[in-house]
Amino acid sequence: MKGDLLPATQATAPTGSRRALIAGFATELFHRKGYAATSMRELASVSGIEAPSLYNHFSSKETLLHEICFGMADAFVSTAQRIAAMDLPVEDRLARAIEEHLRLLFSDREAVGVFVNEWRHLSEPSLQTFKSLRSDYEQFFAGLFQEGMQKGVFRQGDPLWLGRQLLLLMNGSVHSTARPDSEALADLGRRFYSLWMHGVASPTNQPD
Amino acid sequence: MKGDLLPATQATAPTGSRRALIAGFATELFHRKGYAATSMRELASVSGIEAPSLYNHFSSKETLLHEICFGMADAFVSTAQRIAAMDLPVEDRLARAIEEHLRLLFSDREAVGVFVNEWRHLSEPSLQTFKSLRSDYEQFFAGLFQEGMQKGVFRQGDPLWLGRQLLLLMNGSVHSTARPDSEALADLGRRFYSLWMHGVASPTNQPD
DNA sequence: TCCAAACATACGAACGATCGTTCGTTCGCG
DNA sequence: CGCGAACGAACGATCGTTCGTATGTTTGGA
Repeated sequence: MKGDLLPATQATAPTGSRRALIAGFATELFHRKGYAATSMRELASVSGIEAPSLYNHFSSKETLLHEICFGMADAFVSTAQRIAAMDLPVEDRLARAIEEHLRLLFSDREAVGVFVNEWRHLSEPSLQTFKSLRSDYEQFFAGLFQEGMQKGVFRQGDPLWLGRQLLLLMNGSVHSTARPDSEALADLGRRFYSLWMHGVASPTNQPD
Repeated sequence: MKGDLLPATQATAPTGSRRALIAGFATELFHRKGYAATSMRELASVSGIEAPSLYNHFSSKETLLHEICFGMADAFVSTAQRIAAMDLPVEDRLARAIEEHLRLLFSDREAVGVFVNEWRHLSEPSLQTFKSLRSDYEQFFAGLFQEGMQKGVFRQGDPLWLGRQLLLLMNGSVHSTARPDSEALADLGRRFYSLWMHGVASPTNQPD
């Protein structure tokens, strides 16, 4: 009854966008309740249609998860490639990587939440691919730290460990930070960069 | 047939421990597959009994989650209270807090995984209590940073933000770090403390 | 010391609910 | 006329949980 009226007046024009709309609702639900705890009927309900109609747009529940996870993963990886190719000092490339990672992070916090927490529900062929992309991205950050150590601008340490920790920190910050405008986001990037570079000790207290 | 023989020979002694054993299996499953994606029948299967028998030990599926989550939460909060009462310089209390948090973290990584990721599936009366305990613990770390800033040993910043970020970082490290022995664990604590205090920049590169 | 009542723990059967998904159909737009 | 997109009905599977029951152990009164 409700689903009849809408498609009657706007069938073709928003028909392509209905798919994207559903994907958005799915993102919100997967993020808030988790993939396994979200039912197709509930997704249909918030989308304003009945459950079987979802299958006109997505061939399965996991297809939705797949699109969300790989959409974010591709965005992260391609950004990393762009920054890696820049002709900048390594610490500036780190600052850029932090900045761009945060920008992506806050451009769609719900999708990021799914990307970070729900990927394990992907099934096997996709799961391996996803892990591989993730590993690539970690290696990009590890590479920045390694290069910085070789050039003496960073102190010695485990580059991969540092890369993973930095990613962990930024990804998690999505939960505990209010939505920033573009200025607050740049400020957040500087905070992360400063915290990571110099720590919390006051300048007068820097030992070693 | 299999469940008959075991209780026949060892009925009273491990009868109390069967409960703990099931809780352990539940922890492992909730951690690996997620609470919503774990069925009572599967838990029963790995426990070596049938699903209805679980209800002789736990009154519901959520009771299992409740025990795991609040068991960890209580451990964290009581540790925080112990450290807060110590008569030590604030930066040493921070180091101790990091060390003890890591010790708890790695004392039962699976329980910690459930504690960190699955608490949202608690239902309402417990959910509020859990969030409250969590907030107490965050405030403990925030308090350390705030005190350190007042005494000039830490540079200025948002104490609550810093506390949450530090917790985020340590909690997440459970996934990306191999199981440490007690020495490696102490070393990990020093790594966190140093990273947090002084950052990654090499000493010759410390500006500000 | 012995027997019976009480208890703890396991089981198979089964309940109603809900799950993801398929099917056949209808209906309006191009 | 065909096609995309919606629907109701319904499929088999699985969900958390309850029930009645069997069996072994513990316990307490005669």
